[in-house]
Amino acid sequence: MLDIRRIRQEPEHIAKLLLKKHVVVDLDVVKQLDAKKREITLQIERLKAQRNQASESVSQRKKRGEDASDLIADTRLVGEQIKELEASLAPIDEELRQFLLTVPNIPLPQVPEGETADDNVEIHKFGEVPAFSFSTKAHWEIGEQLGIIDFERARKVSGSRFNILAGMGARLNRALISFMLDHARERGYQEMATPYLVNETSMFGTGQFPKFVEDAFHVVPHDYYLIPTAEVPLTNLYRDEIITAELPLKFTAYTASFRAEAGAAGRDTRGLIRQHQFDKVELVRIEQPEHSLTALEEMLSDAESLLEEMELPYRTVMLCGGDMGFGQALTYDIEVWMPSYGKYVEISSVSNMTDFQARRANIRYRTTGAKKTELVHTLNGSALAVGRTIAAILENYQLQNGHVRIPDVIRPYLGGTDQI
RNA sequence: GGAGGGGUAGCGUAAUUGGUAACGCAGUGGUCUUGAAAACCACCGCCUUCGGGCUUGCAGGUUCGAGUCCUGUCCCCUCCGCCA
Repeated sequence: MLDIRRIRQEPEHIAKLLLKKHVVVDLDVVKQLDAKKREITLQIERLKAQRNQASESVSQRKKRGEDASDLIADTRLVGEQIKELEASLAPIDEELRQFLLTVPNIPLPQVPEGETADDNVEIHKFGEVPAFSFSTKAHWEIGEQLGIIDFERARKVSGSRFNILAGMGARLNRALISFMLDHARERGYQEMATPYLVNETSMFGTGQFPKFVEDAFHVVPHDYYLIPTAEVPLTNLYRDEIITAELPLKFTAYTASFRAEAGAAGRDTRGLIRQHQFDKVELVRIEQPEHSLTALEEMLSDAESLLEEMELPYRTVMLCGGDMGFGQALTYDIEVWMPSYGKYVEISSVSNMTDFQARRANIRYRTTGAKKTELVHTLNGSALAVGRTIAAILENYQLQNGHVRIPDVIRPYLGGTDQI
């Protein structure tokens, strides 16, 4: 959510900044609703002050044993006026709230102009795109031939966009999770294990709702939502709290993630790239505003170094305004080389959400001795998406004989196994 | 799932028939001190257009006035049942 005070002061300027995301918002509506709201609120507060005073007088008179029926009768009218004004305020307040919840975060000045992923700006590249002396296979072929990924039975058991990992596939999955969690822990992130089902308030807090309701799996009879990312439980940890502990707070968690992939029909239908359920190790940081930019750079390198240690070629791009997500103020995507696609494919996304989520989720901090509370900045990023990492390993490390070499750093997690 | 009990400031506790949220501890700032402790003073839930408004899990209702009465709901505890 954006700061209503800022919208009040400079609606045109903010609307202009949002154009960078290729979003057109009519903030005049907000300004009008806000003005109306404040006008009515002021009236209500005046009447309440009057009523409080009158009630106090009633109390005094009754204590003295005097009659107060005239005052009670008068004050009843004040109460009715308050009730009427409140009734007129409620829809305005609700409309304003609903509207504000749909306004995206403002991109930071360094975000490049552009509309689509083609306009993203490459920051740097790592590693050489592998040159094969034989005809390569896609990861879904490799996985099925090695008997470590079973898409067919996954369709039977669940449906399309699900997968089953078998034997060494399942072990590799677990090994990668352990590798990523250890890596994050060494860099000061506290490991957490969180719920996969969250309530609606949490989904609003991080900005999934209301805009992306159709993308979430809803557990209907109990009204829970399956998390689309561990960002949701991790960032909501401190919802409605004033943090007095020293910042930053750094968390990591492995969770499954669930996405309906509404609107992705026909895209990436083969393989592990786009699934309804996938594993991911997530990083979340809660920062003081003045540190969030350097924190983002740190988090980016936390994620990039995983690929470097596994010696997987990647490139990092800064997303242009039009390709950015709803709540992001600045986002880097890390894209791993995927031979079957013949291009780099997103494997991690690292974002600075500034105070956007903090305002929605009401997460504030107070430094010792300070009187005033301030909104924190929240950041999140994938350590890596695990399924896509498996895909990248299978494809980049495939051998002519159909087997796959295991990256050196992963071998200790597989009891020394060097090849599948 | 059933029955009972409970939710008040970070923690622990108060609040006559409904009368407008109190106290202790912890914490912060200050006085004093070489320094510290102790003692003392102030602050010690949120917002504010600085008038004031809000705040007893949350949302409503009754009332001039609700921690207190009513309805719904969430969470916690105990017991029973079921269960990995």
